[in-house]
Amino acid sequence: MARDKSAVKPTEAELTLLNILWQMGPATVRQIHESVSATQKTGYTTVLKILQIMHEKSLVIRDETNRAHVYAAANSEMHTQSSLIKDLISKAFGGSTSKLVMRAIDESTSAEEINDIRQLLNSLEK
Amino acid sequence: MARDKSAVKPTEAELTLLNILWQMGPATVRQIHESVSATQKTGYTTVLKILQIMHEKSLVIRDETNRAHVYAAANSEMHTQSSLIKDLISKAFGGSTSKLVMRAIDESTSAEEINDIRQLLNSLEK
DNA sequence: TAACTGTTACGATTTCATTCGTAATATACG
DNA sequence: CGTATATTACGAATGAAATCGTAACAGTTA
Repeated sequence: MARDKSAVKPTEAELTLLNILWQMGPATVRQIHESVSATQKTGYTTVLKILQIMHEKSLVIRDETNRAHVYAAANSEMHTQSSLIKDLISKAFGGSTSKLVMRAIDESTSAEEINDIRQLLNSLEK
Repeated sequence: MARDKSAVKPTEAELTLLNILWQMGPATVRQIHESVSATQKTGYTTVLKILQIMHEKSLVIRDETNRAHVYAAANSEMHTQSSLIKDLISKAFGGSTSKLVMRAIDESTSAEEINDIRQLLNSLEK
């Protein structure tokens, strides 16, 4: 059975590249590789290969107009984050969002972040 | 380098078994297999094998006193959930807990859950 | 004790994720 | 044009995850 596109969950390496694409916007393999090289030692062709696989999975789109293809995230950061968090809630938190929030907040969470969350709650209709 | 025990992240299949162990408490392979069979079609030896691997990784402990070994989760549900959520926050949310909470709450979140979260925030010192 | 049953142990297979070397190709430049 | 360079394409190697068949073993019972 063909896998539903929306069900595609990026692997860890793929998520690393998506983070770069969300931050930089559309970019060539070279640019992406340079960015990822700042924190990891990964070969150029490794990055290329992962991007090609991501393209097959429709995790990225690419513009082949020029010699150096330009890659871009297929889905927004927000969309992907929502899907990742829903997946975790269902698989590790018995479907309970509040349980997840309880675990997410701990002593290391800054007062500023707590405030942001309070404001979010205040803005809800419910 | 030896992997730090606390850094061991359960795989998806392992998490399924951990959920059962947290819910049932210590159990034999047979019991665990029966439970998992309620929702999935998985062979008995597959469950056994995964438990053995989890034992090697110290994700579970086991009592070998009796013929049928009794398995139990090595870490609490809360501990494991915290570690999973921290991992996700760092890899997909740029370290921002509030961003994660914003993505976690959506139209499908019940009023009751929202209330639980409000109470959690109220109970914080910050 | 012998064979039946239920359990663990072991190893093979398959699939996926990751890595990277090398070949093929396209572009630029002398 | 033809050589150098940058890029993409391909495929192999490795390792982890998941599955399950079969062997080995222990305990039970006829």
